[in-house]
Amino acid sequence: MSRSRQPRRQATLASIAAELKISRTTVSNAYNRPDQLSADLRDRVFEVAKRRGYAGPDPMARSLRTRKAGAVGVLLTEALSYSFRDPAAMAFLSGLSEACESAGQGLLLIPAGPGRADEEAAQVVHRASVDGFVVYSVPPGDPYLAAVLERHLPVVACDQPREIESAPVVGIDDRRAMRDLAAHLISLGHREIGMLCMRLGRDRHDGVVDVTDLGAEHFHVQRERILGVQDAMRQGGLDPAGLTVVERFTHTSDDGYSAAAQISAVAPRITALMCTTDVLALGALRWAQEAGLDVPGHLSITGFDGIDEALREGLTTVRQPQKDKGRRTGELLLAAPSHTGVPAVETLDTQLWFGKTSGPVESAEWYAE
Amino acid sequence: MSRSRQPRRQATLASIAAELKISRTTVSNAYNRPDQLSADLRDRVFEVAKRRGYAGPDPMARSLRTRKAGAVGVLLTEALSYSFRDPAAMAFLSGLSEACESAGQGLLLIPAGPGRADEEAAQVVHRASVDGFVVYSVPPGDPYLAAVLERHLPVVACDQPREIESAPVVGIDDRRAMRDLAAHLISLGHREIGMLCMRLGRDRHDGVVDVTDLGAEHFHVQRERILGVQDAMRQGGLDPAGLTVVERFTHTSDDGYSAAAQISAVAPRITALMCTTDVLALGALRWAQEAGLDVPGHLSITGFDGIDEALREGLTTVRQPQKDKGRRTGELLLAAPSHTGVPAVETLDTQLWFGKTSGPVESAEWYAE
DNA sequence: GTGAAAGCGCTAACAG
DNA sequence: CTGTTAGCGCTTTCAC
Repeated sequence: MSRSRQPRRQATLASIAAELKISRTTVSNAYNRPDQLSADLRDRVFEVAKRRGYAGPDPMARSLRTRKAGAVGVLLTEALSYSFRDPAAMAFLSGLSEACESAGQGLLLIPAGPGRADEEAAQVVHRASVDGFVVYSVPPGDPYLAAVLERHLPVVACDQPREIESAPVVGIDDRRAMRDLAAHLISLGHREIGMLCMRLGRDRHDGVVDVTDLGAEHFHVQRERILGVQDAMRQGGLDPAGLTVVERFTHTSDDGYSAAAQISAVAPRITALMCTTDVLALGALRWAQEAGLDVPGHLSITGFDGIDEALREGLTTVRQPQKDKGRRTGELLLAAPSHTGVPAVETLDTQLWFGKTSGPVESAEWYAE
Repeated sequence: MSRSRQPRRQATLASIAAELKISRTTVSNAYNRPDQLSADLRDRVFEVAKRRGYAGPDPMARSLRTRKAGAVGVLLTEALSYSFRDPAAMAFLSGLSEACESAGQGLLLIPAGPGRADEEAAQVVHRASVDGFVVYSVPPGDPYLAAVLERHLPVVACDQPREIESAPVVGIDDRRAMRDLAAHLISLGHREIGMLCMRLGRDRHDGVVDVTDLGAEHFHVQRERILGVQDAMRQGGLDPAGLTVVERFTHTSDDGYSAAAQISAVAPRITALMCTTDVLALGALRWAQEAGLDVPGHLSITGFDGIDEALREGLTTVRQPQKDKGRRTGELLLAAPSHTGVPAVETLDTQLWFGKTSGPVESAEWYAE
């Protein structure tokens, strides 16, 4: 016997009002403007509501009427199922959720996986009941992003180039941070530098990257980090074209492992392996250990992000305030839309973090003057 | 000069129809039933829509009319900002999002943080535009959970006791898994066992737990895991009351570290430290290393979950299919609500995973017969 | 304090 | 293929 004897038809504001022989307005007020009716009547309303299994005004009807969804849409780079395994993305969401939580706003994750035709992708976005969007590190030309822009709702981006006109952007100076880290390594005597990066473009590619052809069609962040290293090389008198970069389409520690193995075969003389993310670096570190290499004696390895595990492992990396980025992005979105003309660009600070995986080139006397 | 010259008032289905001098139905059909009008007319509709910045039928109005929100609500144990740092919760979400993604459903994370009065909490849940809820490991008596139940929408729970009447539950047999792991340790000669667990109840408590008083008001999962160890002790001829358990309210690796330090002071004779989660175990491991203990020589340490990092570290643990749990939970929710009377209870398999952090008690000859 | 009226923007029969 | 009709359930002036 089912205990949950539901009414045939869910109760509505009107049916509650009818039962109490009062107007719908009054019932509505009971929920939205307690001061507009007597406490006594209000209690009677709730009592009937409870008995009829009415949990308050229907959210959808309410949203339609008030033109507020009470949620912000989040567009992430990757399929959700992957994103949840990406520590950096999670730290971002953590900060974002803080902002939303304190504003009582929900977070609607857009199911923006690959393998959806453009039209379908647009539909998924067009049908999201949200008051605005947060866009996190989405590649140029992404159909979901295009659809977001079509909604004409407030948008705030993070880790995104300024391509989104009139949308505030939160981020860091990826290029400068990476340049500084590379400059440090070069000052330590490194002359042959290798890099591991995650996917640069929308299409699958695993392997060596042509560093002389890094167009804007690439993922902004990855591209900037590579350019940063090249900046440092140039400044240090090295040939930026001599940089070897190996790309992985997916982004796991295992990818870092295999990419490290690959780059060591392709460019065996490198003494420094700079990874564009900590996840890759952690995998590379594991490879180096298993390959019997001394880190940093034989090979310096660096990361980027400053995820917990990397810090615990003592990885040399760039710490970036992921959580703050998320929080700030949320705050910007939730704040009254500033019609002050030019949208904000907020660049947060990063910090070079010297762990135990980087050091001077061993037997680097050759290079000494 | 602002490039986004928005129309004073957003375009609507009706205004598009008016401009084209056709009926609203036809415009609606252009979006929802392409086969109901000529391709030519459809294109004209889209053209006008594009020019007017109309991104398709308003999601809220659409939801009201169709009585479908196109999203499932997710209620997590903790504040969102914390949950995003919990690998097990993320693996669950990852699986859940897979199910939702392939059904084109969004995931609406309910901002169910602490520090909201009960009435406010109810409101947050009552106002969520969703077609159903997923409830993940929420403590008994939680006001958000109560509010979810009041909505009379489909609900599927995971890692939850059967308290939610008429809702399917997905989970594992925590108690048996832990019993088996404990039995293994006991067979290895361990007689003094300690445990580290995460929060057992809604109130803050850090420190030693009274294991003779584990009531139903506690978190289901944590409680079951402790009871499992006690089962094994009983079976092994040990006194279950002799189990020392240290609890931590928050759940980070650092908590594991400090809890391990604490238990070693309180119960210095333990030779096995069983943690109810990998996160805690990883912290305990770190403490043991820094304390100069040999693991497993001096102390065996075990975890629970099978998160990536734990497996990489070679932790002895129980692997549970977190992602599958999420996926299955989503599938159950998205499937046509089975009115077959008794709600499903799905218990997924776990696997004992023997790493290098557990072993026989050293100099255990004393115990040999 | 309470109620009547007027939609929010859309979809789903159904009839042409 | 296209249009007419009838609401979905609610909030919000504005009077009473």
